[in-house]
Amino acid sequence: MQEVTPTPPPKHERRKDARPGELLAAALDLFVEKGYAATRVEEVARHAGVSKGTLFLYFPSKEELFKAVVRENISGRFPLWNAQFAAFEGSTAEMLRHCMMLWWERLGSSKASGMTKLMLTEGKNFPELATFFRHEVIEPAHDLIRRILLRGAQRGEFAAVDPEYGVYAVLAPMLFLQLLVHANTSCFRTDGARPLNPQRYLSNQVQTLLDGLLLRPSSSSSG
Amino acid sequence: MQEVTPTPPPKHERRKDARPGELLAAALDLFVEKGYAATRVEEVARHAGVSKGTLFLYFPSKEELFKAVVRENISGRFPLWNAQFAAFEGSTAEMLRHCMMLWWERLGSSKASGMTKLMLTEGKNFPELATFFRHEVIEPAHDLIRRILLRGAQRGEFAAVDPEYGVYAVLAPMLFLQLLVHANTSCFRTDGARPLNPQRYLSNQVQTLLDGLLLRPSSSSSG
Amino acid sequence: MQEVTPTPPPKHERRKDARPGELLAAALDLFVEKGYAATRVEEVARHAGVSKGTLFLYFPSKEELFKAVVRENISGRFPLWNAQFAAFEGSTAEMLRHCMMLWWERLGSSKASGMTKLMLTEGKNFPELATFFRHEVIEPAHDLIRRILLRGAQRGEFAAVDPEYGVYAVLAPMLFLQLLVHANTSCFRTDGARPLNPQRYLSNQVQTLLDGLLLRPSSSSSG
Amino acid sequence: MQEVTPTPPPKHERRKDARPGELLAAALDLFVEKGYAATRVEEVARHAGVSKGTLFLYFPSKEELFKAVVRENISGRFPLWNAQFAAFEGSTAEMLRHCMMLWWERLGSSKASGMTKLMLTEGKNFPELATFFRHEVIEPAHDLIRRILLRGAQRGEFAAVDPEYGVYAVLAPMLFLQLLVHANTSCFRTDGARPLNPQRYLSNQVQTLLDGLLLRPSSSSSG
DNA sequence: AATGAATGAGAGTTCATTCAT
DNA sequence: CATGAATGAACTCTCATTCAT
Repeated sequence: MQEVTPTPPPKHERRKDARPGELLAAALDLFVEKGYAATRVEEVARHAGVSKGTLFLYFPSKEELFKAVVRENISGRFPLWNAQFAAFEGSTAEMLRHCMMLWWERLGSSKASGMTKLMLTEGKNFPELATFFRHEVIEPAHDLIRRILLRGAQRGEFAAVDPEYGVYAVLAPMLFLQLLVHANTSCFRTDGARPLNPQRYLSNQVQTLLDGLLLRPSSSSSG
Repeated sequence: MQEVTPTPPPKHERRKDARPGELLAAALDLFVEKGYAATRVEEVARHAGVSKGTLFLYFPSKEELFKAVVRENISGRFPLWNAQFAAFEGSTAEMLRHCMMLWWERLGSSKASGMTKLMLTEGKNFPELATFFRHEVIEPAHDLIRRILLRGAQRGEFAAVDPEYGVYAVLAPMLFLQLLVHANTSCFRTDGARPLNPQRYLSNQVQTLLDGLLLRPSSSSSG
Repeated sequence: MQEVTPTPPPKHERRKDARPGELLAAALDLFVEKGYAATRVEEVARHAGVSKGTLFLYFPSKEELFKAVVRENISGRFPLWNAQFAAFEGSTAEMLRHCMMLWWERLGSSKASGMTKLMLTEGKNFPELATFFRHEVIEPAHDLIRRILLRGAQRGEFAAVDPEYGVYAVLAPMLFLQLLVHANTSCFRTDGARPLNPQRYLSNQVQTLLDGLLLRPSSSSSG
Repeated sequence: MQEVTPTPPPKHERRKDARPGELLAAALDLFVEKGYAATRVEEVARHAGVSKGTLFLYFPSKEELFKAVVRENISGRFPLWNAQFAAFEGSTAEMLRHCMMLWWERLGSSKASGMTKLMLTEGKNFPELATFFRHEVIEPAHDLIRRILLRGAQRGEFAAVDPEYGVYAVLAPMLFLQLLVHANTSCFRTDGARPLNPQRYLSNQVQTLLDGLLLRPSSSSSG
């Protein structure tokens, strides 16, 4: 049906797909680099090669721009992840490990993960954004992890831990990594030192988690 | 009639010696709650029960107010800690554990630890404050930890690790805890869930550290 | 009904090319009338028919606005004057007279000459502006006059006086005139009286100067 | 009658004689150095060795402080000068010369003459002070000079010029000298140059004036 | 009499947002 | 569609003046 009439989409939405890609990319860069409040919309526009007025043509306010960045880079991906979860066939331990490593590759190591740090620190000053972020990102993420843990429990692989606590234990090292990655403020650099290897760190943490979760602990321990 | 009115508060209250403390306390609260940039000096003043002008009577600028908060709550305490370190008599493993647990009690669990989170996120926008914080807080902290590790190595208790890397390994969980504590933004609350027990978490991390550091690994490992 | 209302003025009037000129004109008026410190940027903007924010669109600060006024009205004209000097063919005595009379017509009698009075009194409070003014105005003016005196000496017309002193002797009456012109403060008005005729005054002063400078003094001179 | 009760002077006035000498001196210094608006009352108080509050005990406002400085240093001296004028016995030419040279010694070369420059430049911003200054200083000065010129005319010594114009011709060089003396802004210094000798300058100007005024012109005159 | 802590209106400057073109 | 000139509310900081002590 839509194929016939080329769907005059709500004029708000149509441009969203055509032009604002550059705006969203510029906004992501700057939000992550400088924070939400310290990012000037004019600078976003300039980085995208358009005028300040044009930005407001596509996004009615700075807040909506922020939300669009979150949707574009984070929450928009949950359907895919959820589908992958539904289709996964291996053991839940493998699933968990796969999930975290994939997260690192796709999100954690990308600029987009800076958005989480940003909400962590500026959320209180922009309550509407905080609420939005919780609904769009935090809760879906919790849901996904909770389902993994539940699957483990239902299949007799995992101990039946308090779901919230389990979710939290999974998220903690991910959150930590994000923070380290984006803590590139001069004052926290230990200049000469080798930085942590994120993948190794994650891998260790997964093992530690599994040691605590798996019903028949496989004797092995963190290396 | 007028007698009933609850004492129209005297305009000029004359409490010079108490003022700076009240202002510093208000500033600490607000900086930690809202961040540096988002905190309005007028609000700080109001929280301290004085007018905007009065604040500038005691602190010549917002930046100096911030620095004073840092000195009052963090860097001013290093001399004491350094002295305690010099006087410590037990094993270095005990010392490290003691140091971290004490840090939690005295700083990590207090509002003051929010200042670190603040610098983490706003340092880039306020380079002078970042430099100040590095000199006053980060570097002394690194020094202190480095000395502990060195002591361990010199007494034959610890392996001789790359000092910067060791410092970093010690600080990481502390930093993480601070961030969690102050990430009580609405968007990160797992509302119903029990939060991590900070002391238990720290204790575990110390043990993990020691497993890696101690020369004669006592077979045991993190659970 | 609404048709009668005298055209509610459009909020955004879009006159980019005209704006800086209008702002500079308003700034010149107000700086000369009230002084630098006492002139409010908002008032400058209002006189130019724009809002305070608009002024900062064209000039990044009050200081830069001031400098732009100086460049526009004074220092920008030196190239022309220098060229005219280089092309002058008559006697140096004529040249000096011509120079001073022209100065009066072009600058001395204009509002712009009020800027000199302003620097005279406020320079100490705004050292950067004072330095700027010295570089942009005072020194070029000294150079120009010095070259005239030098020409007179080299062509055997003038006595070889200490150049700085000579420059000063030329500038003094010009400075004086400027001050009188702008001293139309109520307190210095001799209300009914004819004011000094500037051109006659200047002419006299030139003659006095020449009496002292010319090698063959024409007999008469003040004692 | 007043002689009996030791005249409890209006409490406003009494201190005026005891304490505020230091305040007036400090105020004179600072007004002359920095201008009226740029002088901070707190700084005046500090220079006088008292607190800001004390200053307001003696002078109800900054404006009144300024007026007191004027009275103390300038207008308060007119009675003496007027008396000396009345008692003078020589020729009016001598009188005029004497008057101007004395003015230089007593006022022109002193800090107090900076007050005139100050009113010249700031008067417009402080109309009440301008009015005050005109009444207290400008008009009495005009009167005094006018009387001298009148005496010259009445005794057949001077031509009967337009009184206001004559007054002005007398005042111009005095005003000029004051301005030069107080134009010690960096931007107007001709650093290496010998400055004008004030007394010689004045002497010359008096002669020029007399050339124009005396009934039997001594042949020479400026054109 | 003397203090100095406290005030608050007002300054220059920034920036998200609007809208005539 | 796209622009960018224009806005004005909000910010940090200053200083003449007040008044409890």
